[in-house]
Formats: sequence, C-alpha cells, structure tokens
Amino acid sequence: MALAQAFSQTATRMPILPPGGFPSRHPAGMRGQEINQPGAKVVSLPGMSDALQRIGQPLVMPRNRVVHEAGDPASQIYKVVDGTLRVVQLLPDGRRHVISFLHAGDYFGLDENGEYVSTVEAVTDCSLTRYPRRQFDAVLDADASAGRQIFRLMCHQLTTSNRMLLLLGRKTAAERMASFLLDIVGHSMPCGEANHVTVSLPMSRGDIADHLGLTVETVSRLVTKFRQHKLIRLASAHEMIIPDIEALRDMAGD
Amino acid sequence: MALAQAFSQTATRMPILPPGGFPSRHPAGMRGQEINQPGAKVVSLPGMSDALQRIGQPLVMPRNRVVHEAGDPASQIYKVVDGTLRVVQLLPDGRRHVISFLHAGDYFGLDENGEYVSTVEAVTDCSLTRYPRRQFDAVLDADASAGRQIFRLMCHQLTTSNRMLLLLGRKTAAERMASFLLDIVGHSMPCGEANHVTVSLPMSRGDIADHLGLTVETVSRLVTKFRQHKLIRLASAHEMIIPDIEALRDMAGD
DNA sequence: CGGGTGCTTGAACACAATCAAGAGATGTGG
DNA sequence: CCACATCTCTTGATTGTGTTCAAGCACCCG
Repeated sequence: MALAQAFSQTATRMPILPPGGFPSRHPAGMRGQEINQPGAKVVSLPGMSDALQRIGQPLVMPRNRVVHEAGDPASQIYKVVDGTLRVVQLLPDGRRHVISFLHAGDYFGLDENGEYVSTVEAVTDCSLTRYPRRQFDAVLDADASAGRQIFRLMCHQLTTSNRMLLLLGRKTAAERMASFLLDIVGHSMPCGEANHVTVSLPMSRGDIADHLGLTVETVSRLVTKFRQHKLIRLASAHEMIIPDIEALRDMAGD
Repeated sequence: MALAQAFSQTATRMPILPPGGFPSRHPAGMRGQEINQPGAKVVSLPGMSDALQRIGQPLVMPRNRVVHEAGDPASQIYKVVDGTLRVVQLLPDGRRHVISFLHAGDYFGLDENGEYVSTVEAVTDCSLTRYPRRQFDAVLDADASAGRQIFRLMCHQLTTSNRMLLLLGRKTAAERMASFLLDIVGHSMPCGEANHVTVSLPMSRGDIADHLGLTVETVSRLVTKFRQHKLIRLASAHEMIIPDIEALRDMAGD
C-alpha cells in the first residue's frame, strides 16, 4: 500500500471503509427464501424449452435483498421474471461498480464456473426463477435448442458488455448518461407514443453513478442539465418523460 | 450535433476526422488472404474436439492487417494460433476503444449473430484458424463436449469483460496500467523466475491507451513513473522486466 | 412532526487530457 | 549504406472535466 500511495497525491482519493466494513454501499439484507409451493405454476415464456421450465423454482426477493454474493459457490442459475436487480463488484477499499442492471427475461449466474464473481442484489421487489446448476447443465446437454438459446443469450450479454466498455473507456459524462437512458428505454416497455415516452428509473442515483463510472453529484448535475435542455422532464425523481428520443440519441454519441 | 455541443465547453474535446475519414487510427490494410494449401497440417491443440479441427482452415495475417471489420457479415469464426490481435470499436467521431487483445488460444467472431460488431486487426504477424460459421454451428450441435468447451470459453470472456468494466469504471490510471501489465503476464508464457519476469508488449502505446481508456501521453508517463519506482525495467520500449510481481499487484488495486 | 436517507447545488481542487515540441525508432529509396 | 521522411514515444506546460468537500433541500416512513 505504501507504494500504491506514492502514486496518488491525495490520500483521500479512495473512500475509507467504515469500521465494520460494509460489503456494499447499500446495507445488505439477508438471503432470499424460496417459496415452498410444490405445484407452483410457472408462466410459459415464448421460445424457451419446456425442459428448462420444468426444473425452475419460483422465488421472490424483497427490495435490497442479496440474491448471491461474490465468492459464494455458483450452484444456482436464475432468470428474472419481474423487477430490477443490480450486478455489483467491489474493490477492497470500497469502490463499487454496477456491472449491469437485470430486467425481466434476463438470466444470471450463468457466466460463472465454481464461484460467483459478482454480487447480485434486488433493486426493486423481484420475482425470479431458480434453476439448480446440475439440472440446468443436464438440460443443456440433452436439449440442443435450449443450448442454442442460452448460447445466443450469452452472445447478447457479451455484445452489451462491449458497448459498456466503449462507454466507460471513451464517452463523456453526458454521453454516458444519454446512453444509459436509451438503454433503459430499450429494456422497459415504455408507455406513451414513440416521441413522448415515460420510463421509470427504479435504481438510485448512486446505482446509476456506479454503473456509469461517475459520482452521484455528476449524475445529479446531468439530470438537471438534461432537464434544462428539454431532453427529459421529471414526473418524479424516478419517473422520466422523454419528449424527443432522437435528441437523446444525438447526445449518446453513436 | 448542436445540442450535443451545448454540453461541452470546448469543441476540441472530440477529435476531428481527417478529410478522408480513417476507419481506425492505424491505416487499415487489406483483408487477409487465405492460404490455399489443400493438405495443410493443423496443429492439434489439447482439449479441443477433433470435429472442430477438421473444419478449420489455416490463415496468416501480416502485422496491421484487418481480419474483419465491424458491419461485415459474421460468416467466419477464428481461433488465434500465434501472434497478437486487437478488437476495436469506434465512435463516429473517431474516438477508438480497444475492447481486448487476443492471444494464442483465443477465439473470436463467436459473440456476433449476423454482423460483426467489432473490427479485429493483427497487432503482430499472426497465424489463425478459420472455421466457417455454418460448419462450426453444426459441430456444436452434434458434439456436446465441443459445445460445453465453447460455452466455458464464453463464460471466461464474460468474466474478463466484467473485470475490464470495473477497471474502466472505477480504477485510477496507475491501477489500470498495473492491472494491464498483470494481464499480459498472465497471458504470455513469461520467461525468467517468478520474481524476475520478462514480458513483451507487442502493441503500441496508443493501443494500450485505447484499451485502458487513457491517452498515449498518460500511458507513457506511467511507464516512466513505474520505471522510476522500480516496478518495471525496460529492455526496450516493448520489452519489460518485472522484478516484483507482488508490488505490481499492490498497484493494481485488487 | 422529526429523523434519516437520498437528491440537488455550489465552490475548490485534482487527475488526466490537451497542446506543443523534441528525441528516438523504423522504413524507404536513391 | 546513408539520407530523408514518417511514425512512435517521451517529456513539459497548461487547461478542463469530473471529483471532492460541504451544505441545504425534498421526500418517505416511522
């Protein structure tokens, strides 16, 4: 650490952990409990194999609960049925990065062999489907179409990651914010006409900041700036109206 | 664009494209030509299915040649046999990001459906194996073990991407540089004892900068700083000796 | 209501970017 | 093989974007 500090003029750059040492900025709740409903109905989703549906167990998560923590044995694979979650990684000194937000239809826990590398936490109340990894792998081996589907899903995740790498590596704060809003619009089934969309941002400004590699203050300032420039209007702090998507696209830089 | 400029105090922030408009900072060469050797020997690599080896075609790429460009139809999948390549994405105004460097054993062209989203260019003279996507997919469907292998590969790529997201989102310039050097050490078969490793950095400072979300000048300054602090020694501009890996690990921040 | 949390805003600062110039390497053609 | 042109790398001076520090405001739920 002595050497590391030789490179930073100010020792205050890195946030100091509280004495107890929180694992995440948000007070982590307890693990989610499974619902014990032997005959629980599983909603049929288009395109996904019946074999997978048969091994899935329904699960609900209250707001802010930790689904799994980095380092836990990766024994389960999950699909989001409803709600929003965040995938989080931490540096030892407490700096946090939100790898991605998860929405209905997204899978997680797939990309790990052995141990989860990220923590996943519920941003809103969520309902999930849980698949034991063993059975999941068995289905993938047996059912070629399920395998291809999951494969395509991972391709999509990789493409998304690459877009984020470009964003974090080369975009300005304003471009990041605009890109993020467009992402949210793309994920949510937005209400309103094409040119007057309402979207909800369930996550906190801090979550957004940690996703975009910025600070809470910068995100807040950008929201204000976007509002002044009529790129967005606020119904509430977590409800936005986007009058002109094209204007946002121009801001996003690509 | 008028709106976009309202957010940047200086118009000079974004590099202006030259009149011709280069697709990449490096003058792009022509496409690689396949070697027409009907009976060409394919080196057997441990762990990979014979079925895949049978459909692979050998290919060589001279330094700086473009293997495929973003937007091309994704009709081929490649494996790196030898050499180093870079995966590049560009913003319309010319800002560049190097998503990753590819080394022997890495696959690319996998994560795309339809069109390549990234450009891949040879950093050094390279030899590749090329697989027609149709046949590749057929092998994956037929051979479960090959499928699982590729699946594991994509998992690994996702994990790597996530590490890069954390790096670009939350690490300082010095930490990025240290992390990058450790990555290179991990990929190259390093010469020397554990505590006196020599690694080669075939890519330019510009490539490194565009990979780490920095500028050439910052990368150069960090090399100098690391040298002054005895974290590295330079045999040449592209050959480094790392006297103490642990010291570098401290710098990397995780 | 009161206390806590999250959001917003302002002022000062720092890290890395930009601008600029020179040194070193690499390649080309006579 | 050398002279010249070009590109890459390094170093210095200055600037700017986003951070840090600080304080006030809004909202939610007890």
